[in-house]
Amino acid sequence: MGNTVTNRLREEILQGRLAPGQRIRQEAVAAEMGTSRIPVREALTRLQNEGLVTVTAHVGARVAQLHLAELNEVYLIRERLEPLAISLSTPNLTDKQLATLGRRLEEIEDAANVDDPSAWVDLDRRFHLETYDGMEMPRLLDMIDGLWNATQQYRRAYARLPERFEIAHSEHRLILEALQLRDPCNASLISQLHIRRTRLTLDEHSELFAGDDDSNGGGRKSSGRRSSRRNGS
Amino acid sequence: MGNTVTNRLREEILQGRLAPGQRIRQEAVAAEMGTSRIPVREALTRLQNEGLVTVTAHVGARVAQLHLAELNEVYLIRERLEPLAISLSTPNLTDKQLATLGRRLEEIEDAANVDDPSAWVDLDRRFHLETYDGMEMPRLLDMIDGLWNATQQYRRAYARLPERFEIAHSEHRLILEALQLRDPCNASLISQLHIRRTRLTLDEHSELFAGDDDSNGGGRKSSGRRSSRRNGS
DNA sequence: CTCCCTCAGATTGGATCCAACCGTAACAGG
DNA sequence: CCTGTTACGGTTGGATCCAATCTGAGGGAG
Repeated sequence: MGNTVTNRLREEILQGRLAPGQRIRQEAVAAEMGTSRIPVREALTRLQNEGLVTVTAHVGARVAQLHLAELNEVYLIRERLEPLAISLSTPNLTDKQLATLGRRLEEIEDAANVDDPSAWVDLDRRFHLETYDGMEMPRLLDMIDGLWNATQQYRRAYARLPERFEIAHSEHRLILEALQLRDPCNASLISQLHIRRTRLTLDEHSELFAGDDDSNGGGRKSSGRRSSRRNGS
Repeated sequence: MGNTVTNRLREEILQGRLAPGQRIRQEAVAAEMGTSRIPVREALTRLQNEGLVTVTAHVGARVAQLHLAELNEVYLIRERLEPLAISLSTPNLTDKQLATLGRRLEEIEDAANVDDPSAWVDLDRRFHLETYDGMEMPRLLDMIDGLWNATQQYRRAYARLPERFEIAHSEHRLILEALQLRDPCNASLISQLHIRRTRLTLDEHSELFAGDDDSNGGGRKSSGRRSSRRNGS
């Protein structure tokens, strides 16, 4: 049940129904979920560990807000991890999985054509994660998943910039091509380029960060993510 | 208070006072910590997210046990992340920090000479993390920290293999040298080699994994780390 | 003798209750 | 009029209580 609440809350955040910076009141969530506050508290500690929520003791939780610097950080990390993931996955992808990826790719382009940013964001995510299906590394997948989640708000914003779809789509095609050729080296390279280019594109559009308002009151002093582990021994 | 319990429990695990596979009873921990079970439950969800503990619903928590495959996974990830970290850190390290690193390096070698594996493990960790002090990326640091924690049990075992200290020490010296020359490229390269060689060394000593006994009863079916996020939207 | 079923003990997970703490607003004093 | 203080309301965090579930032992049937 704690898991249910966690997943539902996470979805609310990822889909933007809860805005970054917005206060999350335990009681309100509990009422909406039809539970007591206990599972909500569990969910909040989980989401805090995932970096989707910031909690200050005796004050409360807010939807995490990523600064430009943190966004770059996440993308730098992804630039390292996802090429690894795809190169390990490439040799093990089945023909069926490749076919699915091909279809997914068309769905993405369709979503772009009918100008459905929300669907595009979802499908794009799904495409990339599916390219890692040939790899059995739960920890790595978890990390990548978490990184995607953390930047979700900006991916949604990015999807509303019409101009860049073309480039992303051709990069996707290149990735799929490398996968079909079972070429881990190229796949890895293109993956890295794809992520880096996205990062640079986001940097160019720093107006996306103009919305650094407080969203729902309160001075931002952050206290965000996991605490310092292992102080001194 | 939940944080206190989390940190203390984490330390118990990292120092091996709680053996991998060992059952963790909420009530027992609560008694030892002098609290109720509530903060313990919070600590367990946190540690589960960090991968130090595995929890099965309505059954309980156990200290996480890393298989050989997962160990390799962690080291592959570290091979990607730590070179990034050190290359970002190198340009910003102060002379004072470099001096500290030099001293730390001597302490490590001292610990090896007097054959104090426990101290060696601690100092080695501290050395590497301090090489990242020039970098301001909390998320990356957190991930690296977590990866080190996850493999702590094997690092302790590794430190009891006398033969490999020499190589590790010379690699450390090479890293320090690159840092002193403010050469991110070399630092990054050596870091990667260092991690990869350690991984291969651990692989050679697969006898360390013979201890795949159940430690404290119970069939292992795992359910270990963070759940699958974001099923389908 | 073995296997399956049932039941009791133990342990976890959720709900409720209470204390500690923070932020705000009213108020008093300068 | 402004500022510092204080008290109140609201929210979080911890303790306690209760229900739900799993494990293991014991007994009965084949």
